[in-house]
Amino acid sequence: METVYSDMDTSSCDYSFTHTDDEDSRSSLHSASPASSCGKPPASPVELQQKKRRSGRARNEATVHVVKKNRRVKANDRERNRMHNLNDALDALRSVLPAFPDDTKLTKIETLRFAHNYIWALSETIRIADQRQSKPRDPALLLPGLSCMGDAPSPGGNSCSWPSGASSSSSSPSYCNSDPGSPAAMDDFGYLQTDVVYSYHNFVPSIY
DNA sequence: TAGGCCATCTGGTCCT
DNA sequence: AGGACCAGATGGCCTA
Repeated sequence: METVYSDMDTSSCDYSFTHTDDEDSRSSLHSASPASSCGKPPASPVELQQKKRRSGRARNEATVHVVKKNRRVKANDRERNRMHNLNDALDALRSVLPAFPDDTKLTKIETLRFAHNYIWALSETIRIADQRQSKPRDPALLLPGLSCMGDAPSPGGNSCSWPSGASSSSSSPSYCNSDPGSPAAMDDFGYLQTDVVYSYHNFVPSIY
């Protein structure tokens, strides 16, 4: 969507620009060049002088207006590029997140929440692995409720739930609210094959 | 048709 | 002064 500034053309004699205080402060009668002759000749030298002043002022205001417009256009361009960069970064983030089987593109907010939970889950995996290495065969190290691949329902009845308070060094994601109506109802799709099996159930529900 | 998502424009504010 | 960042407004597109 491109906004067209129809009043950018300053070749016309008619400078019908909106006037602002800012423009007023920048206006100068002295720096203005003589107006071009696009009307009837003035009747007297005084009128000619006044006309010159008015025309010069109008031209100056027009110049200021054009400068402002150019600045705005440049700012719009920068803002557009900035948002494009932001979207590129989001695409890059999507590319490293587990993809949906049907190639559904996550929305921006979904991508951010998904990434947040995904990072949390990965860090939990590392943490558990580390603890297992230091304390092998300790069943207490299994995160309750994190194994939710269908045959391991959580105590709460939800097909999946984040282990709140599972660790003192980690906190469950803020967006962890299992919703049976969410895309979590899709088929299981495991990812991280560790003792704790992660699936879409682990991440996707908390997006919403 | 309503609602969600998105791109873009815009003006304000902060920073260099 | 100019650029970056931000939030609000607006309009288009898509889907249920």
